[in-house]
Amino acid sequence: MTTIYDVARHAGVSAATVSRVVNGRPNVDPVLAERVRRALTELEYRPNAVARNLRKSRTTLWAVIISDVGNPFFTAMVRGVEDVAQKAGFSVVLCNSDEDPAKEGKYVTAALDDQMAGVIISPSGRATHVNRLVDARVPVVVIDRQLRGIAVDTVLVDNEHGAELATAHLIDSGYERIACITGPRRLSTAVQRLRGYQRALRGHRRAVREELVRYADFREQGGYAAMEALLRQDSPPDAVFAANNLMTVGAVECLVDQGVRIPEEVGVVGFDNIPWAHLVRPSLTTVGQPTYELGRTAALLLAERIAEPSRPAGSVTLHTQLHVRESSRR
Amino acid sequence: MTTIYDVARHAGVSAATVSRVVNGRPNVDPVLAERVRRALTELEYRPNAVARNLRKSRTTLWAVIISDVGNPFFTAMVRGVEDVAQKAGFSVVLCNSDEDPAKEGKYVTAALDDQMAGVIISPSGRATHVNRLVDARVPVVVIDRQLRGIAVDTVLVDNEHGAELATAHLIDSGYERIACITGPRRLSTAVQRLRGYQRALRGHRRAVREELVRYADFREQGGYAAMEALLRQDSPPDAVFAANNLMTVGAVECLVDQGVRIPEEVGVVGFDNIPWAHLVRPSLTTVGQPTYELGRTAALLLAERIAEPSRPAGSVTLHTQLHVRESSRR
DNA sequence: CTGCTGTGAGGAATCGATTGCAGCTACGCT
DNA sequence: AGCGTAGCTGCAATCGATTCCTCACAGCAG
Repeated sequence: MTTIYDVARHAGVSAATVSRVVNGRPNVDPVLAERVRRALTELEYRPNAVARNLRKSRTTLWAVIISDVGNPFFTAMVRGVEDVAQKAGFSVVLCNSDEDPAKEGKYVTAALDDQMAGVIISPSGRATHVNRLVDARVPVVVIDRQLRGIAVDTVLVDNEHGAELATAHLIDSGYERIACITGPRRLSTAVQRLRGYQRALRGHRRAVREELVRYADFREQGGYAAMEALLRQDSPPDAVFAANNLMTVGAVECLVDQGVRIPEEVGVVGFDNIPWAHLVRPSLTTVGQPTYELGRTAALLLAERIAEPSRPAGSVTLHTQLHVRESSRR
Repeated sequence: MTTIYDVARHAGVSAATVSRVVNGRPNVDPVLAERVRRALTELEYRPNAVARNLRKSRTTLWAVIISDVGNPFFTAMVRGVEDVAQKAGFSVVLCNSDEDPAKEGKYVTAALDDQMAGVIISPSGRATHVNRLVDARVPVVVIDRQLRGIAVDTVLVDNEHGAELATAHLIDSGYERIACITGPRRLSTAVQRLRGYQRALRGHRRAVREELVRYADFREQGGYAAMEALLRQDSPPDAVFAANNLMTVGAVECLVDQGVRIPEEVGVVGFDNIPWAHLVRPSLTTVGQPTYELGRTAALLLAERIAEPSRPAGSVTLHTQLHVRESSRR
């Protein structure tokens, strides 16, 4: 590993001058600069990023803390983040919290210790860990989920509206007993999507029945189990709105396993894009989210905040879109 | 940010002693150690990882350079890597090369500059960039794809065998004109899977027809286009073996769009797991890879190599498994 | 010829943690 | 009493790059 001192010696100048050349500062004699540049290439000098970071007390890394790498929603989002990050000269550290606040905490700690330049996080619940970042003045953008009582840049989608559209669509299609499988109560997405479902029912003068609402875990297994429980009821639903992609898949699996025909016996609408939703038979009606844009927007906000740390925090809401396919057409 | 000196002053000892306590060294007076520990918690001291890295000239980061974050195969793999990394005290930096050697090069450069503790890479082609890592003595594990003429730990699956099984299964199912959509020639996986296909044909005394082999790009679009071209031929195939998951999806989409019935008119087998392959109608026959294990194994190898850098390089081959579903049953 | 200004170069401190080395204390043994 | 040894502690160097500050020198005006 050649250091800046090796280069300095080789070029017959001081390390300070080499540093100036490397960083493109003015005030360097063109002759010396040329000598330095030659030494640079001859010795194949690469600045030691760690030393630089120590001195400047900042890095070029972003931590992206997501709650499930297995969920294509999040990976698509990461793609959006990555593209922006790369252009802005940052690298992305992907951290998977698995919806576990303890794991999330560990990653936040790591981000602090490593003096990451910024963090994009889809928090797994309370604001505790995000607050630690804010207190330490680490630029943060919260994504996908809302945190109350904390001033931080946030990127969301119109969950309530999307859920309302989805449910209204089921009503319009003639379904009567529409169930909702939503996520954990601590997550704003779960709450808001449930609220959208309820609002649609009320808007169409339908009763909101407690027994048709299930709280699951946003995973495939959870969706399957919730659907199973719904079907076991005395008067089972004739349609279901599932509040995320994996639970939709789980619910459909359950229906298939039980020989329930979709959409004739039970209509299905899911929130979130499902890769190859159109290949699944029947193809699945979904509320599409602009996942890539979500990541992109968060990354742009983060870049802005890094450039201007005192800017007041803002919140961006992107729009969802209902994609009607076969699973909800009676 | 409290430093080790703040703690030292607060506890009335030297920074050296604090460092020893923090790192759990022996040879520290229990009384002093206790005082230090109290100061540690009172001041909420967190060691500055950057400074530590500079001094020790190594970090606790692993770079995982994959060729497509949009492909569930790679994200599942990353999950395997992550779990091991976390246990071993490392964090994972995920880098997406997008099959672009230039991007791959940039990430390799970043890994070198940031003195990453190790790299796991699915190379996008030639060995150039991997060699740079090896030359710099950075621990590396190559995953999924083989690189010739370079001594480096490698984790692969039995591509040729898996492809042979898949093709033989199509033959056994009574298909006559079996096509193969494989990946770019520069990738060992594409070459080996094609070879397995050819071997199965020869093993069953079938001719290998050039016009039934297509080289695509391992993406959905590519699979679609290749299938389209195959169908346009004078005597189109009655079955297709697609050499990765995304291309399988693309091929199926094309068949669906053209109204070709699967498996009656054209049988389909894909290499790689496809999420929810069982939900797609008809459900897709696939050659399953132990993706999570692939990542896990690579991570374990990397950890070993970091612990023992001079250990001779080895290669691990994991097994694939044929999952017969509806798309290949005539 | 003197003094002032501006430009550019280098010395040395700095970021924060680790660690080799020297020195100090206390104890034990002869 | 004198010496050796073991156990701790702290000083100071070190990792490599950045940057403040000082200084040398050239050019120019008075």
